[in-house]
Amino acid sequence: MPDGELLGGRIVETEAYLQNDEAMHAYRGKTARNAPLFGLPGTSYVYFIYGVHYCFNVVTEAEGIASAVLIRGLDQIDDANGPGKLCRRLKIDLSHNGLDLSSTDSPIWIARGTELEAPIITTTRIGITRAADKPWRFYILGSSGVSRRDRIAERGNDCVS
DNA sequence: CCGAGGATCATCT
DNA sequence: GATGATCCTCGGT
Repeated sequence: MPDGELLGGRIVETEAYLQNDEAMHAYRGKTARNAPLFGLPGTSYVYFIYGVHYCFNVVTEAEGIASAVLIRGLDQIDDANGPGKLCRRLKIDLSHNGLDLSSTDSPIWIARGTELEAPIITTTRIGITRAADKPWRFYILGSSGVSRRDRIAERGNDCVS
């Protein structure tokens, strides 16, 4: 692994973006920006949004098929709830686009997870303007890395039950 | 607590 | 010239 500070956490919130999905950046074909989406599974796809934030994705399907999972939150680390904050916290920017996340020689990599202690909740995706009805957002119930809105909702459920 | 609005720019039309 | 897979601040209740 590269020298320097090592920082990481557990992925606790994601959204899937698929081929033939209107919300997918490559829905209208390949461009310079979205080219990494067509790469090998395990490739990173980082883009800049709203003139302010970076978002970090992992390519999931075979080469040539546009697909990605947006990493929306980590726990075991402070202030990494939400895709923009996560990138700010880990100092992820466009220089981390197109990396091989399966290699520990990469400045960013992803390790295999462990068994979960809490259920995975499935909801619709957040903040998109198209295909907003698709239930392709997933998060670990009760995790501190999940969007504030859902932590509050879940706390309310706990009170009821 | 909640909703509205602004920041700010790479990318595509 | 418009748009957006976000976040923060502000004002009303």
